[in-house]
Amino acid sequence: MVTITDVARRAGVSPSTVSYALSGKRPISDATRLRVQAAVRELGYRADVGGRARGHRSGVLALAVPMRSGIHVPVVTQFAVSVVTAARAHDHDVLLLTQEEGEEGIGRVAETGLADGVILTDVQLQDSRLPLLRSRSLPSVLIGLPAEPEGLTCVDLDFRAAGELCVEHLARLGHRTVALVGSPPEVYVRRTAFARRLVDGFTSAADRHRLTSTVHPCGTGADAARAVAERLLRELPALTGVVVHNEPLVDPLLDAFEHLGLRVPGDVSLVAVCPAPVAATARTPVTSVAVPSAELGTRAVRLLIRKLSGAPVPGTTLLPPRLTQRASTAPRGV
Amino acid sequence: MVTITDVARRAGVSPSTVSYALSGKRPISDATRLRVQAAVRELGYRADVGGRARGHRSGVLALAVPMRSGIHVPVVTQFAVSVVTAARAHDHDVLLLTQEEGEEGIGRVAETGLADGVILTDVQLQDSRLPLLRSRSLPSVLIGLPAEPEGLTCVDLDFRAAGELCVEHLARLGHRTVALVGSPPEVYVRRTAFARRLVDGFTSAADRHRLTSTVHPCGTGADAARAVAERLLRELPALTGVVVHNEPLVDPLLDAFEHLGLRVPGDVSLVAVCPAPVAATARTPVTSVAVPSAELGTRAVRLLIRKLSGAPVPGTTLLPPRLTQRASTAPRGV
DNA sequence: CTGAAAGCGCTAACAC
DNA sequence: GTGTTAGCGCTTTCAG
Repeated sequence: MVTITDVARRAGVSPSTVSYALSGKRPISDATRLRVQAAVRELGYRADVGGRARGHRSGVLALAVPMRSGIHVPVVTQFAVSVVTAARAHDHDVLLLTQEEGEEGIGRVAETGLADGVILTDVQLQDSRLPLLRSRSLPSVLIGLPAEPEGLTCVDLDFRAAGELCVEHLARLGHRTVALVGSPPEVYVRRTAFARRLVDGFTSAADRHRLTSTVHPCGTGADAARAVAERLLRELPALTGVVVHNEPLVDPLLDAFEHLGLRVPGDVSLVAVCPAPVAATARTPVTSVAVPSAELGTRAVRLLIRKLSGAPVPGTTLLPPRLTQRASTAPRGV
Repeated sequence: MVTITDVARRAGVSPSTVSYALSGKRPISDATRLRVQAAVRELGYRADVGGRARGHRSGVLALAVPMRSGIHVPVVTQFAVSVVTAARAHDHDVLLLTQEEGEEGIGRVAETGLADGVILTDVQLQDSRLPLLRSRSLPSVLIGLPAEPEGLTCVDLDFRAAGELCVEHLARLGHRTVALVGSPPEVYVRRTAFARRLVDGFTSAADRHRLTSTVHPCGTGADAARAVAERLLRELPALTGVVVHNEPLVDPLLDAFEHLGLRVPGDVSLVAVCPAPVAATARTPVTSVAVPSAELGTRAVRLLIRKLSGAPVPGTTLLPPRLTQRASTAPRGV
């Protein structure tokens, strides 16, 4: 293994000079810096983690991801990939924590100095991990919005605005009776923040526009889709606008309507809240508000890195939703 | 932060005794060990990573996962989850490397001591990372099988046997003309090992049973599915047995056959090589050979941990394929 | 069975 | 602008 002392010898300077030349924490003459850099290259030197950690920076970011039902896998994977990519761009690595570990994982990471900071996903309204984050001084960024985000750094899609945007799109097309097909019930039971916020936005926009509306959680699978579709139409025979916030249900729902003799968008308009690729590659391309998983991951990393550098960061960042019109929505009665 | 010295003071012993009591690297009397353990609990001590690294063990396993087209996301996620879970069970954490980093990521991890070992997924026949693995003494386990696995530790599904198993199942049902719908062409171009091995197994079993057979790579999406289905039938009008090794294509392919007026399994029998949940939840439950992602991840971790402990490990472990009969296969002409 | 002491590779306070 | 030196928290000789 090549140490900082090896580099120092090779460059004809002291170890500390090498350290400073590399970290830039104090001015070094161009001449020596160049010699140091050359020595580093020639020897293939890389700072050992153990030593560096004394300087209180492991260069690692922890990412806590959920792995339980009701969470859609591709979204999580998108987070992970974008987080790793962004972290690498800032010269950091990523340690993967599963949510199952919960507080324990965060505690371990914080106390052993394994990671410099942590990014949490799948944040609940009352998240059990938040007290830990507030008490320990472990820098953190949440992807998601808890009930009381004061003092925390959060980034998320503005799901409330997303719900409103969907309704407004349908209202503008003349639809008067709308339904929201939501996530599986357990998501609401756990009080996952984003699901509730979407419902709020949906409901309040529907009220504002004086639309008749209803909300149904829904599990996944063709049977569940068929069941909600039937229930919806029984309950609201005048239904012509549907918002679906349940990624794996988009295709089954399209099938279900077709099966009931309803054409999309001829008889029913459908707008989905889901990752853009899902909407674009559905059986019928679906008008959608995109969940920008990759951007959320990238933003979270940027915020955390800034936080680690001591710079001030905004408390909550809500990305504005954007609706992309595709083939699944049309004016009512056309 | 609570250090080993704090614990030592509290327990009334020397720091080294605490170290030994915790690592078990030399015999400690029950009395002192108990006192040490009590002190650890009371103080909430956890060994700092920086210090521990001196002992040349970071307690971290690196996992390199691919993120590019042609790789099905859920499989990768399954690896990740099972690896993290298994690693935790062995008191290790997991560092996430993306394949895009390639050699660089492995080099960094090896030289900085960030991780003690690495698990590689998506191994190619001629994998550019293998020389690195052999030259550095970084302990590693591959999920997948390269062309020359000598001196490496590999674990994978026996894809060759899986291909054979599918054909034998169809042959036993009386099918005489069979086709393999494979992964997207780029997978073969990259010479990903598992895809080739499946083709080999499929082909040789078909020959052995004197079946007429053909192999077609195929991209994803409904259009691609329809296109291969049509091509297949044009090329082999007598076709009654199909093997699909392309996870996201299972449903579209079922659709495509239906669209062509062919019932499954009435006219065509379909067997898939994919994760069990995909096969079980398809529009028609599909007879399948499971890709046991979770078990592969778990095994990889176990092997790596054993390797780190210096114990001997087997070179290559190929898990025997298992076929689960579901509703998509039936005797020919029934 | 236990302690004292010498490092490990690195950073940072303290010189010059 | 650079070198010397004193740690950091831990493991591991070396000595009893």
